[in-house]
Amino acid sequence: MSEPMNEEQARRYTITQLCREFDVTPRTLRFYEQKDLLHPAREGMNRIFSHRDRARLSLILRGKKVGFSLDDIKEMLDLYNLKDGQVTQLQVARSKGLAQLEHLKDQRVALDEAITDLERAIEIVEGMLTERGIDTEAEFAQAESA
Amino acid sequence: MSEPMNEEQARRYTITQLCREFDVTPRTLRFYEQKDLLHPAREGMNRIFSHRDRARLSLILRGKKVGFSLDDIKEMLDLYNLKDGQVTQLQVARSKGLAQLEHLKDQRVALDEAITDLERAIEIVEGMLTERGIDTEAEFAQAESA
DNA sequence: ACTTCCGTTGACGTTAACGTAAAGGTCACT
DNA sequence: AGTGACCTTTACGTTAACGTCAACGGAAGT
Repeated sequence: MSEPMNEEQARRYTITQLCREFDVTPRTLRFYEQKDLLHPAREGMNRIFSHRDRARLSLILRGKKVGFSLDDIKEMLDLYNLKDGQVTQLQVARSKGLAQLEHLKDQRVALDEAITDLERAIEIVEGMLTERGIDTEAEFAQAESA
Repeated sequence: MSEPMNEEQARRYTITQLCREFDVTPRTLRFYEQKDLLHPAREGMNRIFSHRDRARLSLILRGKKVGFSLDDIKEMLDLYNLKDGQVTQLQVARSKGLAQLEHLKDQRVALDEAITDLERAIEIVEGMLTERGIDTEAEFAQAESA
């Protein structure tokens, strides 16, 4: 039992390793540390990211993808650590998630509106152009595969 | 012919009038002027917005609604003034519109992805909560009209 | 005269999530 | 030594579209 640690669990990552894996820049990871979202250890001067850091980073990036702010993400991650039976964390995550979901759906409505508005505007413009004897053919290869 | 101007055409607007009509702040109109998007005349110290200014403002706000930047809008508006038969303006507007449309559609794809991701995440969280004996009933009046 | 309303011109502040130097340390080659 | 790769900290810069003072002017009402 002199080497008890699970190799997966004890895995260490340098900053560039994580950067490559998640396609972010070192600046980003340092920024997240500064924002208290990550807490890498040090070995000499250098940061050593643990398996947990890696998992947290994954969560951070997923959170960003669905539009959470870093502050929101931090709040949820912090609660995760407190482990008061984890119920509080889950409830907060749920309520934040629902709020964000509503937000996203509102955005989608606005976006759809914008799209149809823009489509109509383009049609009008194209109408004005053809009226002036100018053709408006889209010459993209739209799906001319086979 | 001493009062030849069409009353509609010659209509003048003070800054707060336009602000009320379009629900923007004075700061916004001054900002647009500074950005060369509007060109109100002066009467003493005060700005006098013409019918044309009003029309331009309307176009600016519509442009914003579909996600154009003020710089883009300025470019299109400027071309409108040059009137080289208006063909150039229309072509530029069309191409910008198509580009923006593509952009919006990309956004919509990303947004839909985010929404489904978030929905699944919430389901997972809710599953974990009910597993712990906590109910997650949404107590909104969802559509309880009749 | 005093206040209130409407208007003016600067000019710095805000927000988020990093980007981008600047200046340097360590280690391995060569 | 020198070169290069990788790492560090500190700290100012970026972007968009205004917000928010500060300090002031002119007209109207009381």
